[in-house]
Amino acid sequence: MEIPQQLRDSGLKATLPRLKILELFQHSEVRHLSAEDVYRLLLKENLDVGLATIYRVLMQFADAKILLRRQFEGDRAVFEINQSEHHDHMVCADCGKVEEFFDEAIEERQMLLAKQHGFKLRDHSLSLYGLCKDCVARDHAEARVSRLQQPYAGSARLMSKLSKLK
Amino acid sequence: MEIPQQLRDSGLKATLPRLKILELFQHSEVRHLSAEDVYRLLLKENLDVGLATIYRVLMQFADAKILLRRQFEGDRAVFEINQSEHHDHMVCADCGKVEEFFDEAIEERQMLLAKQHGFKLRDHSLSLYGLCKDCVARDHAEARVSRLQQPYAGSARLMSKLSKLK
DNA sequence: AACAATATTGAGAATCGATTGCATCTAAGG
DNA sequence: CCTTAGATGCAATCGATTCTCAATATTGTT
Repeated sequence: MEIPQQLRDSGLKATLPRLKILELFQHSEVRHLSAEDVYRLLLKENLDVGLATIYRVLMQFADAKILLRRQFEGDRAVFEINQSEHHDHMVCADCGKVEEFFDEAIEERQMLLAKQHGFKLRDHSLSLYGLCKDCVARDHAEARVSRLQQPYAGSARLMSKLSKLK
Repeated sequence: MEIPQQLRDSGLKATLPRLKILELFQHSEVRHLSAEDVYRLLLKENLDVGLATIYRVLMQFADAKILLRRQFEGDRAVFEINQSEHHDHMVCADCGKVEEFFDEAIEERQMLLAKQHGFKLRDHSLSLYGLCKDCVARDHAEARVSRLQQPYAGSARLMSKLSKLK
């Protein structure tokens, strides 16, 4: 659908900030953007836009189901465009990368559990936290180097001695 | 285990604020308490304690694994005592009640999915949002009354007419 | 194209939950 | 009791978000 039409359908005027923000989410390499991220990206394009406007527009887009609001572990909120199927997330604690996944079995269990509790399920949020493939590999590589050179262990022992002297 | 011992094992002195806070979590009807909740409950007991202390102590207890820190959908953080088995949560959007559940099948799928993505799983957070049993029942009851009396529908139509006049 | 009605904006102040710096207390081991 | 590392309350501060309001931009209508 054309963007201006998409906005009009939500009762929102097609203003420059709104158009640019939507464009960002449709074309950015990174799928999950915080308000600050959006702010900085728009400044880079020489757009004179206030942070307050970003927050307002993001909220409106989330209300209109154009964007989805996500909040990982006490982090700042991030938004992603709402055009793929429902999914959950794996968040890398090291590099911050967010991977998406979907599992039918989990979805079904959730519905079953809700039913068993007499709970009317509206929404859910499932996030896995840990280290992504790349960061696990990097950690292993570093551990290997460290075992050969042992620069930090030696240094730590030295520091400990020094601190006891003074 | 005795409380003072539990504290000492974590390298924490057995101070009045800490003892009272732990006591609260062990005896309160409500299992999930925010820093503000704790603050108000302690004030009620005529404890002269600063909010900063609450935050500090809660953080220390979470570090020491005495409490668990939870964060539901952009809400303020809440804490619960860490003495039962791992579980996830159902949060009622209406009354705020938090129910706990555990599902082996979901846990296993999570581990499988992580493995498939080369992801080293450290932690996860699963929360179901919706209406609890009681609130569903109440909603139904109110809907029934409303169908009989229809006070709002009529009033809304009147308002609409009036707004077009002036 | 200019208008009027209305929604939207940017800037800064205000708010919210949470954290931190600091001078003052206090628990715990001698 | 006395020392001292650790803990406290208070106030200042933080980062994220929301609010306020005067100025501006969009939209449907002439």
